[in-house]
Amino acid sequence: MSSQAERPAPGLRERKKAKTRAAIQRHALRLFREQGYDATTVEQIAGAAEISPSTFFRYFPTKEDVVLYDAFDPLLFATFAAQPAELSPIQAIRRSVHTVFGKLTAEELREQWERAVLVLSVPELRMRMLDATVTVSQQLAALVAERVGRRADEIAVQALVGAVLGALIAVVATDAVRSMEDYLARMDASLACLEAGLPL
Amino acid sequence: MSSQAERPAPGLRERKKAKTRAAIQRHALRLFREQGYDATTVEQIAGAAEISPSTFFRYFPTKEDVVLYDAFDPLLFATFAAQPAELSPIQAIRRSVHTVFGKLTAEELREQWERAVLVLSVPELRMRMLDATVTVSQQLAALVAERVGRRADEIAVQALVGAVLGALIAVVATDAVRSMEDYLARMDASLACLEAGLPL
DNA sequence: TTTATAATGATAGTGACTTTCATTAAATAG
DNA sequence: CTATTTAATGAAAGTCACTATCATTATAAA
Repeated sequence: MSSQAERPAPGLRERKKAKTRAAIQRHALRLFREQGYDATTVEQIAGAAEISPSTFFRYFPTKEDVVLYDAFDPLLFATFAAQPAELSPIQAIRRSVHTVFGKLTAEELREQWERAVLVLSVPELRMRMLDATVTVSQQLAALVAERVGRRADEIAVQALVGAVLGALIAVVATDAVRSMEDYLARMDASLACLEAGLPL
Repeated sequence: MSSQAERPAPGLRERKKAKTRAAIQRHALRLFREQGYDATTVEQIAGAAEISPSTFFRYFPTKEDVVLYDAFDPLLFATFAAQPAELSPIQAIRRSVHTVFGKLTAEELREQWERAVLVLSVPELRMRMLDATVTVSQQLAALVAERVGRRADEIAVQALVGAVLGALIAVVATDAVRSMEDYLARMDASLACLEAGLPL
């Protein structure tokens, strides 16, 4: 009845489920790369992963969700919360982004890159990602509010969080599709603009 | 062969089409209000508008598009372009928002409000609206760039536009909004925060 | 081993959207 | 005003994402 995930004894059942889930995701992403997202049916994915279509939907509520699993947000939040208190919210966010992305290996970066291109090029995925950002903004607002001793629903807090995410998305949406190299540098530069009060 | 819409002589055909389109939209929005968006099928809308389902999709590519027709963006852009050159980009945007929404009649405001509630409460519609914002941001970036004599793809320009839209969306996404007036005031306040350099 | 529980697959939906094609109505040519 | 071209429509069948049901099988617990 514990609400924690048990790390020491995953159990045979859980191990199998994890393997099935991973297999579905792997085959799905491969098929998407090979044939395109729209041209790949759930039936094909199920076939490749050797499960029934019904089972696919037991593991992923929608076809989109196969792509949209993202483990980065929690990590970013934790890093943000660990930033020294004397930094301004924007400075703290800037450093967190830098820290988290800086820790990725070249391979991880490439994977993230490929996924980003896929998400940005498929309207349904792009939309889902944006919508998820709304949720992220509420969590970030809570953290920022705590840090500066305000309420999360104050306009100043909401505006700041919205502006930060907007500035970051602007970078991703603009030239993520062209070059992976400057990705991090551009995100940092965008946040630097915000920090400087958006001079123009 | 002219690419302009002919205002003086719409022609019988065009007039009929406009009427059909309006009828579809009217009945659809009524049914959405009465039964909810998901519970209303395209077949029902077609039935109410006395056309075939096939014809529905000839007028609107998707069920979502019936709701998402928006004539505001062009108006906002035009108003922005007409702002005096001595205003900063953010100031100019702030004034434009104020001007455009201030010109609406009470009836128009109520309609917009109803539509906004619908869009925000239905995930599919909310996502589509967010996605449309990506396009909007590129257009706005072009206008801002022209105004300040920079290139639209410069980071400073993209960051500014992203931040502005992010700050505005943050207001929309907050569920604390109770009336259209409230809504407007919050958008203005959010832009004011940006203008002040996001102090916190 | 027995029993409860959870995972699976098969089957048959629903509903948005597409495609095709024959029919009708409107615009245009003569 | 009639003939011809062109566009709008409806009917019908199909695709695909997704849901619901239920019998079957595999795992866990007693």
